[in-house]
Order: sequence, then C-alpha cells, then structure tokens
Amino acid sequence: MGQPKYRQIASELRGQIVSGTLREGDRLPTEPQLQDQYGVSRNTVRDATALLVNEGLVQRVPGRGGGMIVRRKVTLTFHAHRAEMPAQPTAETDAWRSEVVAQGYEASQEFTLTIRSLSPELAERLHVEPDSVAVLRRCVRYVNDQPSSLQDTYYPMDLAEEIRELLSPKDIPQGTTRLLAERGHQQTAYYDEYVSRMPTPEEANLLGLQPGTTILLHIRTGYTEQRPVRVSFNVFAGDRNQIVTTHGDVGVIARFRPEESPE
Amino acid sequence: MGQPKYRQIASELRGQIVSGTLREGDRLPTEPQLQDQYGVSRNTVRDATALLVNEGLVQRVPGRGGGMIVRRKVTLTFHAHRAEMPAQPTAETDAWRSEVVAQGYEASQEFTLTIRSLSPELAERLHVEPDSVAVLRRCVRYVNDQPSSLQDTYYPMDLAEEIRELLSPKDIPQGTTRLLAERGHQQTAYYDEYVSRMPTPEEANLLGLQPGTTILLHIRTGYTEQRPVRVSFNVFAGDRNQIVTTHGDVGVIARFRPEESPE
DNA sequence: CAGTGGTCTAGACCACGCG
DNA sequence: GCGTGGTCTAGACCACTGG
Repeated sequence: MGQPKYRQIASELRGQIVSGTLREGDRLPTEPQLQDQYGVSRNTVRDATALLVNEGLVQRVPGRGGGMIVRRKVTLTFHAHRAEMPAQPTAETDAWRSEVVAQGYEASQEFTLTIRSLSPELAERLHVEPDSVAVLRRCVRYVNDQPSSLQDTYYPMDLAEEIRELLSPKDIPQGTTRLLAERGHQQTAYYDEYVSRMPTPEEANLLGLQPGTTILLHIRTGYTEQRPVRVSFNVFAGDRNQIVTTHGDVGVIARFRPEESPE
Repeated sequence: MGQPKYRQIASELRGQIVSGTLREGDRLPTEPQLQDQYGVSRNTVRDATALLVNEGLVQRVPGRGGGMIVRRKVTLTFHAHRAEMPAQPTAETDAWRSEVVAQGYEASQEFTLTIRSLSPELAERLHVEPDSVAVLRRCVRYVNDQPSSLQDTYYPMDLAEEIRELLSPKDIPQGTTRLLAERGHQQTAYYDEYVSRMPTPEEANLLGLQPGTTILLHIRTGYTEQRPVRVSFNVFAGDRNQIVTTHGDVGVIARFRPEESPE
C-alpha cells in the first residue's frame, strides 16, 4: 500500500500508453468506467488522469463523443544553424517558412509590431541603457493553421531609425538578417540559449497549448563586429517542435541522415 | 463569471508572484486561510494551487512548518559547444565538472554501466542492426549534492570491444571523447537535438523533480569521418539548467558578455 | 501536540456537443 | 437528449514534522 490509489491507476494507464496497448488517438475508458473498474470515487479517477494530462500523455475532450484520448505527437524540426548563418548564399525568403514546407506542411504567420521600453534584463542583452525603448517584432507561426511557435525579436531603437523597414509592421521579404547585412550590419556572431519551462498563461493562450505542454525557448542574440543588434525569443510548443543543429563536417552526417542534406 | 473560481484565485496568486509581492522562498497563505479569504471549499483552493504547482511557480512542503512556497530558480549554464569540440587543446578532465566549479558550485557524479540491446530508434541513430547490443554509460550529475542532470551515452558494441576502457564502470579521467580520439576515432561532426517535454516517472525519480518541472533534453550524436560512434542523451532538470552555444566570432561576444570568456 | 499538506469519499450542478 | 468532462461543496482520515 505504499502507493496511493490514484498513482496506481495512473501507472496502469500510463503503462498501457507507453507499451502501445493504447495508441495515439485512442480513447481511454470514461470516468464512470474507471470508477467501476477500480472501485474508487470520481475525484480519485480525476486525480489519476490529471497526472497523465500534466505529463502530456493524455488530452481531455469535453462533450458527448469526447473523452480522454492519447495525445498525438507530430514533431516539426527547426534547424537553428541553417536559419541564418553569416555567409548563407541562398536567398531564402524566410528561413522558418522554407523549413516547414520542406517537411511537407503548410506555413503561415502573423506579424505585429510594437515599441516598448526594455526590462533591465533585456537592456543588458542589447547593451543599451535601462528603460530605453526598442522595436519588438512579434511573429506568430502556424503549421497547417495550428499555432506552433512564436518569435519575439527586439531591435535597439537607434538601429530601427537607421533602417526604417524595421518599423514597418509587415513581413520583410528577404528576411531581417539579410536586410541588416545589406545595410552594413552583418551579424558575425550568435549567442544561443536553450531553456525548457512551463508556459505562461499568455503563451498557452497564443499557442493554444493543452495542459501538460511545455515550452522550448531558444534565445538568440545576434552581434555585428561592433555590438549586439537584436535578441530573438523563439517560443516553441514543446509537443510539436524540436531544434536541431550540426557542428563540424556536415558531409558525414548527411551520409547517415539523408533527410538532413539541405536540398 | 467567465472564469471559474479556481482560475481566478490562481491568477491572483500568480500575479503576486510575478509582480514580486511574493518573492522566491516566500510562503503562500495556508489552505484554510485561502478558503476563508475567498469563501470557497478546500478542493477549490487545491485546484487553484495545483495550477501554480504545475506551472512550476510554487512548491508544496508537507508537515508542520511547511506550506506552499514560491520556488527558487537557480540556473546552471551548460556550454554545449565548449564541452567537446574537435580541436580542443585544453586537457579537460571532465567538461561538465569544470563548468560547474567555474560557476561556483560543487560537482559530483555517479556512473553506472549496462549492456543492453538497442531499440529500433537507437539502432538507427548509431547506424547498427536493430536489436544489436550496445554499451550504456549512465552518469547522474549532482550540483551541491542535489541531482541536476543525467547523461546516458550509448556506444556500439564493436567499438567498446576495441576500446575496452568503455566497458569499465568508472569515470574515464581524460573524458571518453578524448579517449576515442587517442585511439583513432576522432569525432569530427556532431548532430545536436534539443527537446522540451515533461519527465517520465523514472526521470522524476532519478532527478528528484518537483511536479511542474520540465525536462530539457539534449541529444548529441557524434560522428567520426567514417560513422556515428555514440549517442548521448543529456537530461537536464528544466528548473535548474540552461544550455548555451555560440557561433561565429566569439571575440565580439566576450566583449559584451565577459562571463563567457573561457577562462 | 498541533498544524501543515496528502488522499479520498459522495454527492451536486453545469457546459458542451454529437446523434 | 444525454453522456462526456468541468467545477464545486462538505465532509473525513492520514502522514509528516516542527516546537
């Protein structure tokens, strides 16, 4: 009797999921069925299934014909190194979009632009005075019309005043990195941070996240030879994205991972 | 009345946490206090606080003198690029350990070694026959005697038979990457994957994870010029770790992030 | 001992959405 | 309509741990 009932029930159900007895998309027994099956009250059933929901294994669907179903996991791969390297010859219209279509999905995105004063932490990343303002370009990204990730990029205000296109609330065809390079602000170094955490309510809202879904956060600070020129916060829904990078001799990797050869 | 009570209560408490009214380590009101304060039943209070627990904001401490406290977040930075690059001249005894001590913490680790047959997925990563066996070297890593991350590294069996040290259940002083290089298996390419997800119960157990703690998973496949020679699964507790890499001209970055200069 | 959270019960009413 | 999960109540007993 070391384990409480709700954990035992959760373990049994979890076992059926990981062993494949229950497959992706399958329905679990309903709550009344589980009450009968284990002879417990409804709250205990819900405690048990709440564990599975928080583990991201199960999704609850209200309404008749609903129930609890085993979550599907479709993973989109994002190549952090391919997106924007110093001397990328290919004129990519948009790194993320081409990634998505190459993996056989449909891509769309929504831009918004705001001007806001920087938190001390952000000001330090951009190496500007605290409380100075910056341009925030937000891009919510949809894969097959489902929100998948969002990107917040901050540019120092003086840079935006020099390169006015940054102040336009529209997609920049050639990509902002390329635009900056054309105007003499070639990014030659990147500082990349990877973080895993639970979403804020705002993120859960924007990305339509189920409970039990994590966030994969990729923070990229871009530097010219003189100074940092931007910070990007890439917020990925953890259940539908992974990030990939490669180092060294890419040829060897392509030989063993054919899907990795940049087409 | 759009929002249910428990969400409203959670929002108020969350607001106090993110705004700084409640600071890290502070105690929330007790459950009876929250019942009185909001005029709701205990279960509703628990539904509210369960949200905060699952968001990783709050930790429950049983027993007299316990309560619910705002979680502390201490972040250890792991430099994925510094760990093991092809031509690293410095003879690091252990990349991870030196990272930890450089950040002012105490480091320790526990090794275990097992031989196991590979899942189809793993066999494909190592480019060996399905169901063939491999050496698994597991390393549980402690920072200030708290489990912080674990690393599972798989080597193909034929390689381990050539380099017998891989079969010893002990730390390899110069590091396995260096050892392999000395024996003619220099790794010249890396394939890195970053994933965020909830922990499995086994991981939660090994790492002593609180509910609401995520996993930051870094999978590194190492290649020689001939073939993949190892796969490492770095499992980081999301609340205490981040991964950093740099690309391009490191000198610029060091100028703006002094702490990043490899000492 | 006394007060904390941990588990569990037995009910109730509601919102949703497929048939 | 009616069965699904969503929310909420009012109780109960337990395990743990600081004073």
